[in-house]
Formats: sequence, C-alpha cells, structure tokens
Amino acid sequence: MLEKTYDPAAVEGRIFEKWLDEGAFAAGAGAKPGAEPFTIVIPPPNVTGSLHIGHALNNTIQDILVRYNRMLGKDVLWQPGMDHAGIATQMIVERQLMERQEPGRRDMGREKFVEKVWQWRHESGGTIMNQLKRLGASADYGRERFTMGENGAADDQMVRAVTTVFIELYKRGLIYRAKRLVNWHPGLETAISDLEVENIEVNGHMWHLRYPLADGVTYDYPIAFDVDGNPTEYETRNYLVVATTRPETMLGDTGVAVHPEDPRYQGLIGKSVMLPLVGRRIPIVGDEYADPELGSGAVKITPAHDFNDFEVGVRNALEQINIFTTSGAINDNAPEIYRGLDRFEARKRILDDLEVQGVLDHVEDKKIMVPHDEKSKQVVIEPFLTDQWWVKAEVLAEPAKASVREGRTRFVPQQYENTYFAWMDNIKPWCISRQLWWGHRIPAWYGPDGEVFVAASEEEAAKAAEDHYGRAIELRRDEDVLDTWFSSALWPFSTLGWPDETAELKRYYPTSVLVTGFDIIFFWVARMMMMGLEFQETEPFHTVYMHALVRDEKGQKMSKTKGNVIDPLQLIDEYGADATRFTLAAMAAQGRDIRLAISRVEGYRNFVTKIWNAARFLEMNECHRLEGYNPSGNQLPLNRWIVGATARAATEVTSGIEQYRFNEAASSAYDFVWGTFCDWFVEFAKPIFSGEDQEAKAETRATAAFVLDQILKLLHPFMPFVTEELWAETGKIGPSRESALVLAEWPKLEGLEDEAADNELNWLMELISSVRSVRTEMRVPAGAKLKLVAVGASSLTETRLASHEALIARLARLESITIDSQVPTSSAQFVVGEATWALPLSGVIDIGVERARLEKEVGKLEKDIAAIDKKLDNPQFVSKAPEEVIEEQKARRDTAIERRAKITAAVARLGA
RNA sequence: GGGAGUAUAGCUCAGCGGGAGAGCAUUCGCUUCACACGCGAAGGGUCACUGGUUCAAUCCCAGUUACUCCCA
Repeated sequence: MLEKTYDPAAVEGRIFEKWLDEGAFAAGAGAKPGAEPFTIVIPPPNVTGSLHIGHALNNTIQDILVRYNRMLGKDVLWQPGMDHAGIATQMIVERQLMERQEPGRRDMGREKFVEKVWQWRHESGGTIMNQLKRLGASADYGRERFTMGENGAADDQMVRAVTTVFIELYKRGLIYRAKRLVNWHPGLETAISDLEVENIEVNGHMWHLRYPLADGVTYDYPIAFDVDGNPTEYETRNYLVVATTRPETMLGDTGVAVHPEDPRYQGLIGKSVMLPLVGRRIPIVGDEYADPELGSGAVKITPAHDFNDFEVGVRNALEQINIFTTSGAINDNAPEIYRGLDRFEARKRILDDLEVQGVLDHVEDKKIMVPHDEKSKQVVIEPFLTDQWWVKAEVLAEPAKASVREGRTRFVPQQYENTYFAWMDNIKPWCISRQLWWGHRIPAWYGPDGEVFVAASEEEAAKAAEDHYGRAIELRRDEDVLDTWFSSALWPFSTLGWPDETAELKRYYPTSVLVTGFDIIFFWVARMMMMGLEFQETEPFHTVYMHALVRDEKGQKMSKTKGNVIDPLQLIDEYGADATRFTLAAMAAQGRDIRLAISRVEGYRNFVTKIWNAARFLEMNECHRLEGYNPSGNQLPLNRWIVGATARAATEVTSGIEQYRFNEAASSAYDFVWGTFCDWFVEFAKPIFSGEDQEAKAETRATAAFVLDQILKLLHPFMPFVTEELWAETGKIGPSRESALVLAEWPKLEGLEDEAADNELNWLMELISSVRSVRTEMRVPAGAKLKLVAVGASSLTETRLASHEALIARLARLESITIDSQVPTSSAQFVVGEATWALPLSGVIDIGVERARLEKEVGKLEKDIAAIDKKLDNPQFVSKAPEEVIEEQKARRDTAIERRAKITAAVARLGA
C-alpha cells in the first residue's frame, strides 16, 4: 500500500542509484537494434560552478529530450563534463592559499601551483556534477570529460585534441601571433575576452584640455554665429582644445585628430602641438574618426590605450606609446614624477598639474560607458598593447554562417539566427592567449632570436629548431595558456575521442541538438560551429535550441547582490526534483523569459501528489495490469472513451516535445492527468468498482491500470522520479515489467478514438456539471439529495440514463432520476442536449433567483445569436468565407436558437 | 545610436485569422469510501493605443506609447 503522500526526499536518491546501477544512462542503453543515434553534449558547466536556476532549466530540457528519445528506442548519448574555467579556478586556488597563509602562486612557482590546482579540482571541483544528479539528469556519467583531461598530461586525449587543433590552425595560417590591443584585466594581469567585458554606464566627466600649438602657430576660431549658423566673429587661438574622459592617458598621446572637412581646424592638419606635462611634439592629423559634433571636434589620440585610437594611429602612422604596467600603474615611458602611480591616482595628479599649468579649459559632467570585468563588475578593464595569439575567426566564420544560412543547422526559435548572424558578420580576431598558469599551455617555443616553433612536444620543437638553426639550441616555451573556450569549442568532438578515430566519434558525431541560453550564443554556438566545421567537415549539431533566461517573479535578472536568487537545490529539497523540473518545463515557452514564481512550483508539487494518490486509489481498487490486455477491445463506453483520450494526450505530448514546445507538452499532460483522468474517469470508475458487474469491473480495472501506465510513460521525461517509483510499485502485481520505466517504450497509441463513446461521456459530464452548477446557484445544501426529472428526452438519452443512472445519482447527489412529459412545479430547470432537466425544489426554490438565472442565460444566447446573424447576413461573408466556416456558424446558430427556445419555455413555466 | 523582444484576468503566463483560456490568488459550499498538496461551484478581461489588410483581427501589417534584453 502506497503512503498517503509522496515523499520525494525519501525516494529520489534511491531511484537515481538504481538507474546508475542498471546502467540506464549508458550510451545506447535500451536502444533497438539498428537504432539511429541521438546525441547531446552538455554545454560544459564551469568546474568552479554550482547549480543555478539557469542550469536547472538547461539540463531539464536536455533531460526531457534525452529521456524521450531513449524511450523511443534510439541509441542515445548524453555526454556530460565540465570546462576548466581558467581564470575562475586560478583565482579560487590563489584565494585559498592566501586564506591558509600558504605561499602565494609566484612564490611556489608554476609547477607546484598547477599541482595545487589539480588537487583542488579533484577534491572540491565539480560539485555541479552531483547537483545535476539531484535534478535527475540522465547523462552518461561514466563518460564524463574535462576540458583539461584527467591530469593535463601532454598524452591525455583531451590535451592532444587541443594541441592538435592549435598546431593545425597554425599550419593553415589561421593562428598567428601579433602585438595588438586586448582587453586587459589589471587585477589578474591577463588578457580577457571581449565577451567577458561589460560596459557599464557611470557618471563621468569630459575634460577639455588646451594643447598649445607648436612653432608659434595660431588660427582663428569662430565664437559667434548668425541665424544660419555661419560664423560672424572669431578669436585668435594658439592652442587646440581636445576633450577626453580619460585625462591620464594623455601621457601616451601621440597625435591629435580633427575631421578633414572641419572648417575650424582644416588649416591645422600637418601642424603639431606640444603635449603638456610631457613636452612631446605630436602631429595634428586629419581623420574621419574625429566627430565635429562631439566635444570640441578635436580628439587626442592614444594608440596604445584606446581601440579607436589604435586604428587612427595605424591609419596615420602614429607612434604607440604604452604608459601602463601590467597592473595598471604608470610605467617608465611617462615623466618620472608619475611613474609607479596607480592609474586612478595618476588621473588626480595629472588633473591637478594640468590645472596649475592652465591647460584645463573646462569640465563637464557626462554619462560615460566604462568597461568592467563582467564577473566582479568592480575592475575597470584596460585596453592594453601586448603580444598575443590570435585566431582568424573572420575566416572560420564563413562556413559557420553558411551552415545556418543554408539550413544545415537551424535555430529554435528561429529569430536567434539574426543574433548569430549579427555577431558573425562583425566577428573580430579571437584573442586566445591568457596570461595564466591554469589551462592548456600554448605549444610554442622561441629561439633566442624570437623565432617561433609550434610543435606537439618539446622534443619536436627542439628538432624543428635544430633544422632551422643547423644546431641544437636552447628554446624557451611560451608562458601563456589558451582561453578556456578554445578547448570548449572542440567539445562536440573532443569528448568523443578525437583526434583518435574512435567508434564513438563515428557513431555520435554530429550531435543532434545543442541546448543553451541565448546569453552565451557566441561562446558556445559560434565557436563550436567554427571548430566543428574546420575539423570534422560537418556541423556539430543540426539544431540549436535556445531557451529563455530565468528571472524572478518581478522579471528581474537573478543576482546574488539583489538577493533574489532562487536556488534550484532548495526547490528540490522543498518540493522535489519532479515538481522543480515540471515547473521549468511548463514555463519554457519559446522566445520568452521565465518569471519563476514559487506558487507555480508548489502547484506542480501538488500535481505530483495528485498522481501519486490516483495510483494509490487504483492500487486500493485492485486495478492491476492484465496480461494481453487490448485497449481497443473495450466494451464499456467509459473505457473506450478514456483510452481514446489517452491516445489524444499522447499525441499532444509527443508533438510538443518534437517541436521543442515543452510548455505545451507539459500542460497537455497536466490537463489530461488531472482534468480528465482524475476528475472524471476515476470518479466514473468508483461505482463500477463498488458494484456487482464483475465483467465491467474487470475491464475497468485493466483499463485503469493501462492508462496509468501510459501516464507514467508520458510524464517520465518531465517527472522521472515519481513515475519510476510508481512504475516499480505497479509492477509488483501482474505481468512482470520488461524494464525500468527509464528504458520503457514511449506510448504508441493509434486507432483508439471512438466518437460514439466520446459523445456519450461528454453528455454525461455536461449533465453532471449542470446539476452541480444549478445546485450551487440555487444554494442547495451540499448534503441534500434531489430528484432529477428529464423532460423531452430522446430514446438515446433514455438509454444513456438507464445505463448511467447510479453514476449520475452519485456524482450529482441525486435521490432519483425519472422521465416525465411535464416539468414539475417549483423546479429549477436547465438544458442539456435535446432535453430539459428539472430539479423540483419546492420550498427551497426562490422563483426570482431562478428566473434571473435563466434570463441571464437567455441574454447570453441572444447575444451569441445576434453576432452569428450579423455574419450570416453579410453577403460578403457568405460568398467569401470557406464552406466549413459557414456551416459551423449555422450549426452554432441552430443549437443556440434551440437552446434559447427551451430556456425561454422554462422561464414561462415558472409562471407569475 | 543599431538590433531583438514583450504588452491578454489581481499575479505568473498559454492562446499560431472564425466561439477569450490555465495555474495561483479571491468568493461561496463541502468530514462525497485516493488525495484539504483535496472536491464542487462562482466572480473577474475595451486582449496597451491608433490606423491598415481581410468577408472576418487578441492573432497579420504599419505607426505610437511603455517596459525588457543584446550590441556599440
């Protein structure tokens, strides 16, 4: 006997262990012979991460797809794993060393430090994998991969994959080394990706500075204008005003740009200014980058510290002078008094000095966008000129764009293709080197003259160097590591064994679908597409499903600082994994963010309990599965109806999942299970179970057990735990189960619909609902049993009444049901089908209330009829609308008129 | 500045050209032999606004307003 309520906490762990023990998640488990493969690679979570609500949604959707396809009998692989998160992991271990007051990274040296990080990875990294298990994710954990491999050794397959790709791309001229501006993190002292930079609007200033013209040059600057904007008055100036939001960078200025068409400054192009504080003579150049409308129209150019200035510098052959150290202090390229000052301290000092020297013209307040480190949002990112390794993403992007344009990879929802193209069309060279110790070390060695040798090992590099120099020579390995995403981009094939030609690679690549959030479309999709096409010649996935962002109830992004984070593990603890998953699935409408409300989770927890109790009820009534039960062989309309309804539900759930409309699949299942099976079928079955008709009882029991089986299957992808538990419980009696539910066959129900049975049961439900409704409106005490009189009943209705009398009496709380030609006096009346039904309520009925109730309905019918008449009276409608629409309108009109007549008669019968 | 999205019941959201829906909340009733995490019933909407297309618009198109996100 099942417990009264389902206790997820007591069941989930045990069920999960069982699945693992049975190898239910292993690649190919339960696959039919000759089955086609279905593959999903997990978007690798970060080894330092823990499960947040976005992961919960992402993995719930993957698991729904995986479990569904597994039940279809496909050869399913869900490949799990994590990435090594270069920066985050290194930071965690460094912080840990500090807390333990152990020697820091630089004190212990690279080798020892990396060892420490590995130790951390094995001891405390990857908690998220266990958290995914709590969610019920059915990935093939035996195949878990890590972007750094088992230990990072050169011969580890995951490391070889990265090395091979690097060397190949280098050979193909798609990787190169160059000195360019990068986004520099002065705290971590490494380059970071543009995608790790967040531009934040802050209150800043625009400082206008007077740069004195060299060689005694002067010019006339307009200071007054007529109505047409033509200058009427000039003053003679021996300086040029430039505007800047970052005055400290002036130490690195190597030019001033004005627009070549700007009449104010045209004559100054080719002349020079003397840079204040520094005393450097720098040229005035004409460049369209200078916007005459912005600021003074003249702009200082600091090629080494601004992305736009860098371009201007290249165009005009300006010098690049770096004035910062790697930690963001002023370096030796600046005048001595500023050296060693932090960049913010330097700004203050420089402003003071400029003011003293009369260089500061004026200051205005301005909202400015400042690049910040997107994780901490505290550190200001610095454009910084360094030697880095780059991938020609603009070349790799071409085939990746073609794949989507030509439909070999499609996005669901499709509108995300725009985002993809927008980014791909403007893709910039990808900086792949990072000044870290944790990561794939770049396989490049340098000779004493700076000659580069890219090779798979030190031996190979040494050999190449010997060939080059004609003698053995000492090489120095590149200190840097690769961007974590460089290795993640290989994930769809590196996890399958590449560069070795494994059976898995052959079988499971390309994968089927990538499930991810739109916020990381560039990280994942674009890079995996580029690498997949370059190294496997095939797109890594045919479908990219982009799911929504989970927000809080008010629509705000969840964040720790706002304190509005909903922890999925807490939800699982409180409501169970099934309710948590079902909520996320039910709210995952395409192209729309999810505003997660706890009340929804609670509601779906109730749904889990409801299913549990329905199963419990069946168990109590000996509804056991029957060997050889044939759902199309049912005799009773009730049973013929419910199996048909089950088939409809199965079709809806199936098509919902197939179309990535998870909310539709979930709500179809919910409506069927609660609204049809529990609310009606089970209620209808009760009198049969307690009745004497043994044949009807046997058929209904078997049908109930059959339908419950289908329900468990249909819900399994959404609620794996409770369904598996019930599958086991209901498997204890009757024919033995062929497998656990996780490997059971997805429902294939065809030819079970029966229109006659549907009509009969729909009539029955309408009749019962009508009685209940009238009872409530007439304020009949719930306990009171009424008489029901049918007037004007057809023979079909009489037959139906006869066969369902006990049932109707029970569910509508009736004392008797009779057929008469007259409506008894003092009756409440209603119409179902062709008949008028009366509930004699003498002494109870308030004629006024009853009249009002009926007249309200007449009024509603009048309105409906008028609306339909308006359509039918319109010749345009009759001539242009499709035939079936016209027929439908006519039919609706007829039934409404008929009904109106009956209710009007009922009103008349109430008398005066 | 460029791009995308969203406005439907008190709240959170479905609704894919012909009769406005769900869950939660609200109100009323219920020791109905699975379930109060329940049962039954009810109230509640100018489908943001203005035009257009169409025989017909919550739905398609254009514009307006408000909000959200992405990119600069």
